[in-house]
Amino acid sequence: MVEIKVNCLNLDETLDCGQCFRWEKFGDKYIGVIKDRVVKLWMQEDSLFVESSKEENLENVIREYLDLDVDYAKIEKDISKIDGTIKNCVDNSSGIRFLKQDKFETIISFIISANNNIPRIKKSIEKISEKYGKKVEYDGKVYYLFPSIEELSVASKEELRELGVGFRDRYIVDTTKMLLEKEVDMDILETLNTKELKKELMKLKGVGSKVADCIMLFSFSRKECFPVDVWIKRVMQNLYYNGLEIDNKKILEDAEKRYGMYAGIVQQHLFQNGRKGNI
DNA sequence: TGCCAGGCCTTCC
DNA sequence: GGAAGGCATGGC
Repeated sequence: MVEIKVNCLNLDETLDCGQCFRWEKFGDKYIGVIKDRVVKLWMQEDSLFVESSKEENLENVIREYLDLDVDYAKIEKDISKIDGTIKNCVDNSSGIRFLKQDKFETIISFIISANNNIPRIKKSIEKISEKYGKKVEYDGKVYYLFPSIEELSVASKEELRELGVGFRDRYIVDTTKMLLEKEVDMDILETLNTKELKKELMKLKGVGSKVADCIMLFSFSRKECFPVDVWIKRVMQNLYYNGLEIDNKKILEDAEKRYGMYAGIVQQHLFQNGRKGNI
């Protein structure tokens, strides 16, 4: 077990905000899978406690995953200056952090998210892990890692359809194949600037503008990315356009100008407050 | 029943 | 290059 002193971390806001799909809460503890290990997380005052099926290098893994070396208190203070609505949202959902998740898992997860709802997304990802991922036993229970590109590349459209992914079956098959054959090379993505990265990700089947922005925000630490989904669209139309219908491209361009380098963080606070009916 | 869900792809103009 | 229509499935 490791103990890490933290500030500005709210596990509920961070792990149950739609950026990740594999965490479950038992009492005040979260259990989930990070890459090759099962992890249990809980907070006591300003300490984060971590247990895992694999203790090796655990603190560093958690620091990277939860973005613990970035000063979110300062970022929240900065973005609260943008306007009163954002300040209220940030106050309501303070402590959201942006995960650095496994890239392949995030790509597939957000392909599945298109025109879908969160409970069903979770169910599909869990079933894919059970069928194609490695088994890990921890604390007397069985867990499954999310499959690697190679492991998922054996899946057929028909098999995936049975796991509940619906019409997205062929996107998953095609995207996995493109990554396996390095038509899009996972190894160089990190080196690209955000604009180039988005263009590259959108070559993948089932990855459009919104899904690419989610992938960049939730697994590449690109905090300037602003995913425009149905919730954010409504929130933004109400806040800035008198409730008029505005297309997603315009909303995205205006948000990038208005919010700058932390647009993604603003987005997530707006998203959380929009979902909860606060705005 | 009909509508919606963290949209994208294809077709057609 | 932009606008429609189609797409699986479960929950309400």
